[in-house]
Amino acid sequence: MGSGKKKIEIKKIEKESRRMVTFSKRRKGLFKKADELCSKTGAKVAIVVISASGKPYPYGDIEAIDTALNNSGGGGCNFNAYGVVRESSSYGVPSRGNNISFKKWLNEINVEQCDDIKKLLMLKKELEEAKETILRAEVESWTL
Amino acid sequence: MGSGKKKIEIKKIEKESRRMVTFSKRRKGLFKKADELCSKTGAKVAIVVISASGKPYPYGDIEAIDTALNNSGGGGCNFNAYGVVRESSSYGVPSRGNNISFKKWLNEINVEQCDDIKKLLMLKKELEEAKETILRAEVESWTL
DNA sequence: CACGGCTATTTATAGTCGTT
DNA sequence: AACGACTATAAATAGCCGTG
Repeated sequence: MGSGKKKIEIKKIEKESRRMVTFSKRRKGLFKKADELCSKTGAKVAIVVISASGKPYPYGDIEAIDTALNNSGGGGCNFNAYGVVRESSSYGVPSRGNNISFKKWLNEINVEQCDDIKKLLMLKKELEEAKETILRAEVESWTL
Repeated sequence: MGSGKKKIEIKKIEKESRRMVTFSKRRKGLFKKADELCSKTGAKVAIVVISASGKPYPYGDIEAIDTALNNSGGGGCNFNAYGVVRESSSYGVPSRGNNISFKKWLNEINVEQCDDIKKLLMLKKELEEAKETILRAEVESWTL
């Protein structure tokens, strides 16, 4: 026979990969509750959940909510600059005089791992710089 | 003695002022779930609920979340649940037989405008595909 | 009316097991 | 390990009732 949940729940933060399991389950539950709230009462719900590791999980149509908030004068969503911290970036566009080829740089960035906001914004910034550099460069001289 | 909930619940929208009661109860429940998710897993949650009558009910630090999600001034934070929808992407890696040069493609993507989650994730996806395509291509034949 | 308490029933979920 | 199914238990809640 099964065992089920032990007895009571503590509200402390658990330290394990169990947090990930709990996070997934409860995030799913939260979104389901939001679904029910919408379908039963006709409300509109927008949720953004950001995991402890920084991965974003959006729910609902934020834009519609934003519009509704602005129309009703409810303060709305005022967006500011995020201020991307450069950190010790593992990315970096090879400069013009560099021996590193564009192809090698491209191969070295781990695009697949850019799955949280911070890394996504860093990737964006790097790509902006890459774009500028590449468009200004004499492309023929790159060691492709 | 009480009677408790009758029997089953229908998922249809109720037609009464009972909706207001249900709305209040469930909104409170939703926020409590969000509280628990935060305290147990260390996640950050922002919720905006708009009632059927249009009244907004915010939860959490919406501005902080929006700031984290949106690094441009005044752009919309327009993303939907369930991740990135491809839409009619303005991005697209030029295929091997295409006349469009890599340089032109690079010039045409608006990296600067990828300032919300949806577009960032699209950009990431496009860059992943670009990476694969470019690394597999005979680069010399590209019309750089 | 709105709000809060009560209670029976439904729903969510922590832990475990089984499959990949 | 990660994910899904299962299960016992905890939590949410629809319907009511009382107070303001």
